[in-house]
Amino acid sequence: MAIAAVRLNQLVETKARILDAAREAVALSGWKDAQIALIASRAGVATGSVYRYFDSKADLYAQVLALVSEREVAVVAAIVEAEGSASQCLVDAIYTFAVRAMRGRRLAYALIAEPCDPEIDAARLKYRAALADQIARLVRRGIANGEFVEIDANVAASCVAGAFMEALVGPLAPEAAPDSDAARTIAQAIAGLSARMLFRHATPELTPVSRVSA
Amino acid sequence: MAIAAVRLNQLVETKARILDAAREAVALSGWKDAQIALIASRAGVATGSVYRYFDSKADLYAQVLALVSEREVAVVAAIVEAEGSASQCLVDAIYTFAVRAMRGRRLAYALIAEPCDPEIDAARLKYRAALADQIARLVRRGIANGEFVEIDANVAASCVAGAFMEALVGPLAPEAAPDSDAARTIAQAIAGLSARMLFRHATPELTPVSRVSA
DNA sequence: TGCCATAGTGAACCTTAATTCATGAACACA
DNA sequence: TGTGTTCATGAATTAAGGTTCACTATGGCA
Repeated sequence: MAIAAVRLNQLVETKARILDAAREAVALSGWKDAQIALIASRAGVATGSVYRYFDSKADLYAQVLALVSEREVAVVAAIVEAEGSASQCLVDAIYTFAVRAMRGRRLAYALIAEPCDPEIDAARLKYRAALADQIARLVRRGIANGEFVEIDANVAASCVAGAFMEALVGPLAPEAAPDSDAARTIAQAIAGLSARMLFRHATPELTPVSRVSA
Repeated sequence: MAIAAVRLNQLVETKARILDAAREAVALSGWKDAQIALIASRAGVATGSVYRYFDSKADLYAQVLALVSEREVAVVAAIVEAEGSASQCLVDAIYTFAVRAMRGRRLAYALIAEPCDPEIDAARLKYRAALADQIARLVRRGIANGEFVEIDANVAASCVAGAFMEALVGPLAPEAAPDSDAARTIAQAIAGLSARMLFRHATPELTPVSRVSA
């Protein structure tokens, strides 16, 4: 049993190493480096070994995407759950998401907008949906307590999610200059605008609070 | 000369037939039918003939995308140029865009959201940018005359464009039920929400006016 | 009618990676 | 140390379409 556990650990580690190598490759130069042979060599294993851990290329990258996305969704979820007005939470969630994206620009760009194979793209849709789900919860809360206009929460959530994601595409694109001051300004603008969509009353400008973590 | 003209016509017609076949194939079942051999047979020409008219598969589909997109961008541009308050024009532009998309659901889905080859996806970005440009013009007008909050017009335009496009993805998806009443309702909600982002003053509900044409 | 330029043909060819699999190495266990 | 099981290897195979090209068909023209 103890021995079996050691072996198991090895397996888990190797799998993690492959996932990591794949994530790094994407973070470094996008989907064009998303090739099994390359990732295998970066992970220090043979090409064929990748297939001991993943069913297919699509499976591998779906897992990479899930790994990274789940963290982002969790960050947003935590802010959604936090205390405070729905308006403030919404602004904070978007601002935080945007700031985090700007930090890991290249990877964020790949996850959000970079052209990629259809199979990966399909996995991306799930991530967007999960994010929209979190926003929808917040929208419901805001509607319930009268802060937000009464509107279909799912439609509203996709509008909000679409707004800030699309606005991020430009600043995240590899050809854009990575200026972290400008990044905060843009993030602030995006958060303010996206949230305004829902406010019932003309709201005093909310200052976004960064809840960047991890 | 007259003869050369006749021949030229043939060429133009054949090219149009190929473009048409490609568009139809996509409108019918999305990018999975975007295969040269299939499109050629639908157009009634041999596979090789496609290459007399287009440099490559990517070129062909980029032209298909441009063909369809330019019409949509033109429709939006016309509304942007129209008389009336910037707020009303914005609502109308979005509503009209949404209604038109709902009509040609399958094609719209393919153009906006369906996973596809990276090369096609890249062409899609241009379309989005062109649409955002039109919105940006309207945003500037609204800012100039005090209707809209003062904000970077390009950021605002991408927020707006992102909002209504993302909100359309769900309703356009092939698995969604195509109910044209519901479609109008959703389009209205999307237009209202997307536009509210910019309004400086709490605005009385604007009723979107369909300016669907052609 | 014979000729030429141009458009059309579609089977064969390529390219590019993903995927497989026969073989070898490592290791727990008796 | 012998043995069986599992994991690792990476060259060879496959697959799927895009692309090419040697050949044919067409139609205007003298």
